[in-house]
Amino acid sequence: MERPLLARPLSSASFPVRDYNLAATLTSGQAFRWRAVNGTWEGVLQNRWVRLHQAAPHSPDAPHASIIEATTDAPPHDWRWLTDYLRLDDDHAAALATFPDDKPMRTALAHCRGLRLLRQNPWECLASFILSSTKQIVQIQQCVELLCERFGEPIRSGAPAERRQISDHRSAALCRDAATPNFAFPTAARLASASEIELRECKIGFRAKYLLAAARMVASAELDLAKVQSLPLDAARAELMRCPGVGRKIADCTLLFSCGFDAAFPIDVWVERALQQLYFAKRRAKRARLEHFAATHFGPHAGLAQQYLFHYLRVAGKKELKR
DNA sequence: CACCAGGCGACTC
DNA sequence: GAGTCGCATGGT
Repeated sequence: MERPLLARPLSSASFPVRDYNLAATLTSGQAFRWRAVNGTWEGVLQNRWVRLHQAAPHSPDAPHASIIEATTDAPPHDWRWLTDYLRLDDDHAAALATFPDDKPMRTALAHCRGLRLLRQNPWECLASFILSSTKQIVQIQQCVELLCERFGEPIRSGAPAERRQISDHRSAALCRDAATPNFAFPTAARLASASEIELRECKIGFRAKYLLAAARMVASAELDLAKVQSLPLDAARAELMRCPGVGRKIADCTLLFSCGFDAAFPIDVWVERALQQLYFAKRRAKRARLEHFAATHFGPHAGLAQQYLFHYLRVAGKKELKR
C-alpha cells in the first residue's frame, strides 16, 4: 500500500539574469526531463519537482536582461540546488569573450547569445547519454521518462489545480503530450538491481546491457563519478570510457554537462559535419584531426562553443550543411 | 515502406 | 588501423 504524496506549500523565487535563453538551454539536448507546460518549464532536479518561467525581456535599456522565476515545493531558504544547476553564477560574457573570432563562431553567436551550459547530476547525465546513441532527442526523453516511472522514487509534483485553470489555445498547444514528471531519476543502485529484460521494456533496445553495466560499476563504486570530476580532462574521459557502451562522444557529453569540464568538446555526426564544412572546406579532415582542432582552437570554453555550433546548425543550418 | 536517428564495438581488409 | 556493419525502436 503506497502512501499518498501530499503536496507541500509552494515557494517561489526570482533570479535576474543576463544573456540567458532558458528555453534554448533546456531544449538544447543537454538534459532530457524538461517539459513545456502552459508556457513554463517543469522538471525534476534530484528529488525535487520545479517549475521555471522566464519573463520576456522588454526593457530597451537592457535588452538581454530578464528574470527567471522558479516555483517548487522545497523549503524556500536555500536555492543553491537550482542556481548551481542553471549555472547562474557563471560569467557568461567572459566565457563568450574567449571564443575564437572567426566567421562560424560569429554567425552562431549572432543567432543566439543566451545559450548556456547546465550542471547536471553526473549519474543521470551519464545514464541518459548511454541511451542517446542513434536516437533522436524526443526518443531519448521518452526512454528516460519510462525509466523514471518504472525505477525512480515517486516525488511530490506541483499544484495540479493551479495548472488546470489556464486554458487558452496557445497553452493547450504547449501542453500537448506534456506529462508532468512525478519520479526522480533512478539511482545507479536501483538500475543495477534490475534485469536487462526489465530495462529493455523501457524501449532502450541494445543499450540496455550498457546501461546495466554502467549502473553496476557506479553502484559498486568501481567507477567513482565524484572522483572523475577531480581528474585532468584526459584521465576523466578515460575513466568514463571504461564503461562498455561509453565512447568518446558520450564521455565528453557527461564531462561537459555534469562534471565541470568546460573544455570538453563532444563531436557527434552533426558537429563533425559542421567542423568539416566550416573549417576544413577544402581538404578532407579525419576524425583525429578534428578532435585535435577542437581541443586547440576553441579555448577553455570549447564545450560552450560546441553548444553554439550545434544549436546554430540544428535550428538554422540544416539545409546549408546537408552533406 | 524504406530510411535514419547527438554511437559503440566487433569484425573486416 | 581505418572503413563497414549490426544493434532496437519509433518517427517521417
